[in-house]
This record gives sequence, structure tokens and C-alpha cells, in this order.
Amino acid sequence: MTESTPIRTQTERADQTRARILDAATREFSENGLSGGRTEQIAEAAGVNKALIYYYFQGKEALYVAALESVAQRMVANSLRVLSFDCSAGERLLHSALHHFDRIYSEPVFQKLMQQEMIRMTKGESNALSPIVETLFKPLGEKTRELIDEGIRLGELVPVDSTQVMYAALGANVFYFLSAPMMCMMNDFDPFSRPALEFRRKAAIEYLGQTVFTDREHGMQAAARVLAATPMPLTIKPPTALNTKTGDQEIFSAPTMADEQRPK
Amino acid sequence: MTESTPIRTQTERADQTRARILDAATREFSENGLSGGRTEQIAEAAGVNKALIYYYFQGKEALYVAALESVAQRMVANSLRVLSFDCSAGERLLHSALHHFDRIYSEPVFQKLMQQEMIRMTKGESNALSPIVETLFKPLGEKTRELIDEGIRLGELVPVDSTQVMYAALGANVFYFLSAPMMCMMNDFDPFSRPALEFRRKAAIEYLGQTVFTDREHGMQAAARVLAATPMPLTIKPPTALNTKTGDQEIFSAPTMADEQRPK
DNA sequence: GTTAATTTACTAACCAGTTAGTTAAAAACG
DNA sequence: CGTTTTTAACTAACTGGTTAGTAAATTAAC
Repeated sequence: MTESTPIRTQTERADQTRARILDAATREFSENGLSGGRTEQIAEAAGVNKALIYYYFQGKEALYVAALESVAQRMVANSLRVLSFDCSAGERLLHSALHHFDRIYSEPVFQKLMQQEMIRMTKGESNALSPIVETLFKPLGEKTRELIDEGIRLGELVPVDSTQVMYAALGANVFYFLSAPMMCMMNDFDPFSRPALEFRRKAAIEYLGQTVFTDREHGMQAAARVLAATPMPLTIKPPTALNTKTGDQEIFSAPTMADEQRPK
Repeated sequence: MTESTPIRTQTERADQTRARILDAATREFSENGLSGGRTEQIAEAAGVNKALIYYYFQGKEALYVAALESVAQRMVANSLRVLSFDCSAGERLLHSALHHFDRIYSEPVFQKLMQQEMIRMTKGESNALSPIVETLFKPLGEKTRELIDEGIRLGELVPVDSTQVMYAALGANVFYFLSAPMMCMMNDFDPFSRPALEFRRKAAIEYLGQTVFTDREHGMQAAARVLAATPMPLTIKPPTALNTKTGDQEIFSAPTMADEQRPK
């Protein structure tokens, strides 16, 4: 099981255990939500006893919040980096949109957790996000809107409501993956297949170039540059790749740890 | 409880009871999904004994499918009507987008059910939608894409991938409501408030007018016409208006909803 | 040998589905 | 038309399985 670990100090082992639990919880909750996630399953996936969860965390909900927080932290850090690229506002918008698209299928846990959380909050249930919003989401949203407004001010982007640009750009991406299971049935093609993803990310960026840029020609060129600069990441199987009925609670995150074994 | 009903024939009463169960199930499942929905709660809301659910339906899942089907039927019928308005392809696209936006907050059950169902399907769980897809969603999607392609062919719309136009138009709307709870916290304003909805529906349609129309001026005029022709519907409180902790399974729905067969 | 890490064994609550029965409408009968 | 029989609609109470959480015992580290 853990032969590779060469006997560490107690605190090191403890930190490792805690991290394994948090990691397993992230996967379980992202698949099944807070109420649907099973503590027994988390414990099994982490290779520990269920009671240990209550040793390291106050309870199921506290574990959920911790998982949400850790995953949001990583996501925001990456997004902020992209927003600071050294190019025009419009082109940075395209970079952000493409990064957003690529992130959803290559690291789907954040998206899935957020979806579940939005539904939970709509039901008026306890707010697990609020500690994160101020420090993480608000700065990111702020910076994105500033970017769009700058593009509009300089005449590069069409003068429309900047929030609507965000909704359209992000919404198209989110909706692509949200509706994927249904599109699968409607057109019997798999939106998660590599060709489909390749086509869609290109279409999404070119669409933005053609539509939100005042000079459509300039927009198309920017889109072409952005696409050329950003190769499509190796996809990590998005659905239940991690559902380890097999019992091995090994590392899952290895980026290059090959995909292949996709649905259909 | 049902003194107002002037003693009907047995089958009439039975039909009514079945409808009450289906209606209660629709609400319960739309809030909590299939696995989260409680049969006891459905029975209570319908004013019947839990065992009656199993008398009228094969089980929890069959009830869920029936609820999904009935609500999808109404939704598709309305959407198809809007797609057949007597105006240019571009303008019909705007009409569809606005109708889609208005529907989500005025009749939120369908959207909520679909969201939950997409998550369920992504998890690879049993497919409750497939009977509906062929007969309902496929024709609607087909007709929408044809509409956009017609607009492009006639030069009214910008020549981009027509599917991407759908993703952008629908996605922006879906994402607005999906992200509403978070936006609520980020900007402390309520996306479901009347002024916010009023602003957003206008912005969304004007955005489409400015962006997907070849002639931006023409697009703006079309957007203005569409907005003028479609007053904002009376909003029905979308969040937990139905969460009857109080125990009364009374009427929930506000006026002007077109549908019939409501409890009491 | 003391403390931290981890497990075993439990419980109280919850929940989908069933059973065995009651009520009253409808049908059959005289 | 009134009475009896049948059957459809409906209910109370239970069953078996699941699950979050806990207390006490055990093991490993320092």
C-alpha cells in the first residue's frame, strides 16, 4: 500500500493522512455533493478508518468546507496568472476564456463542487462558501471585469455591459459541459472526446473574436494567436475515474499519467 | 381539507390524487434531486399516505421520470411556439433567448430538474431522460440550429459555428441563474430581484444584437423590438418558497401561471 | 511511559419500500 | 329500489438496510 514511504516522523505521517482524507473528500463530494457524499467512502478511498475523519475534522460539513477551500485556492491562483498575460485586454479576455474552458475538463473537481454548491445555496442551506468569496472569488471577478472594461474603454471591445460579456464567455463554457450528457444523447457524439473538445475550444474562442471585438478582423487574429499559444492539455478522464472500488487509494493527480480509457 | 371539492366520481378523485402526487414530486425532486428527494415529503405535500405513491407509481425512480417528462412537455411546447414567431431569423433568435431567460426564473422547476439530472447522468447513473430526448429535445434543438443557420445563410448573422451561438446564448442565461447565489455574496445584490432581472434580460438581448448580427445597428433595433414586444413576466419567488418546514402543504404558486391542475 | 494516531464496535436516526388492513364507491343481485 | 358483494382508493405501522457520528480500546511514536 504505502511501501514507497520510507518511515517518516509522526507529524509528517499525520499531515500526509490529513491530506489523503482531504483529497478523497474532494473527489467524493465533487461527485455526490455534501448530502450525497458518504464518509465511509471517503475513508475507504483515503485508506483510513471512518473515525479518523472525525479526529482530523470537526465533521462532515467541516470537511466539505475544507475541500472546497483548497480546491478554490488552486483554481483562483491559476486564473489570476492568466489574467496577467502581457497582451491587449481583448486578447487577455480570450486567454482567460480558453483557460476556463480547458480547466473544466482537465481538472473537473472545482466545477463539479461549485455546481453542487450553487444548488445547495439556492435551497437556502448553510453557506460553505462565504469565507472563500471575499478572499478568492471577489478579487478574481473584479479583475476580470476591469479587464473587459479596459478593452471597451480603449475601443478594442464592443461597448456592451461588461458583466454580460462575462456571463456569455463563461456561460458558454459551463453550459457546454453541463449539457454534455444530453448532447451525448441528442447527437450521439461525445462532447468529452478529444476531437469534440478540440473543435469546441476553437469555436468558442473564434466566436468571441468575431463577436465582442469591435474590429472583427482583429478579433479573429487575436483568437488565432491565443489558440496557437495554448495547446490543448492532456485530458484527464472527467467522470468517475477516481471511483476506486479497487481499493487502491493511490495518487490520482499525476498530470501526465495518461488518459485513454475514456467512455465509449 | 378537500371540502371545496363537490364530491366527484371515484375515478375523477383518483386522477386528481395522482396529479397531486406528481405535482408534489416535481417540486420535491426539483429542489433535492432524485436521491435527495424524500418520498415521505412528497406524500405529505400531496396530502396522501406514502404508500399511495407506490400504488400509483412503480417506485421513486418511476415517479421521478414521470415528473421530468410532464415538466419537459410543457417547456418544449412553449419554446417551439416562440421559434415560430413571424419575423426574421435573427429576431426569432432574440425572441427565443429572451423566452429562455424569462422561463428560468418564472418557472424554475424545469431548469432545476435538468441541472440535477445532468449531474446524475455525468455520474453515469440510470438514464431517466432518454425517452424524452428523442420526442422532445431533439426536435427543439434541431429547429433552433436551423434558425441560426438560416440567419447566417441570409447574412443577417455573423458566420460562426451555429452550435457555438446556441451555447453562448443559452449558456449566458443558465449561468446567470446558476451563479446567482455566488454573485449575491460577491456584489451583495440579489440577481433575482426585479430590477436586476429587468436589467439583465435587457443586457442579454442587446448583447446578442450587438454581437451576433452582421449589421450591429440592425441587431440593436431587433433587440429593441423584441424587448418592447415582451414585457417581463410576474416573477415567482424561485428559491425555497416551497420548503414547508411549517407543515402546511398549501398552494405555492403565484398567479398567472398558465398551467392547471394545482392542488386545491 | 506518555501522548498522538488509528481502529473496533457501537447507536440513534433516517428512509425506501411493504404488509395487512380499512373505507367507500361501484357493480351485481333479487 | 334496496341489499349484498366486489373492488378501487387509501392508511397505519412496520421492515430491512443505510449512515453520520461517538466512545473506548489499541497501536505506534518519541
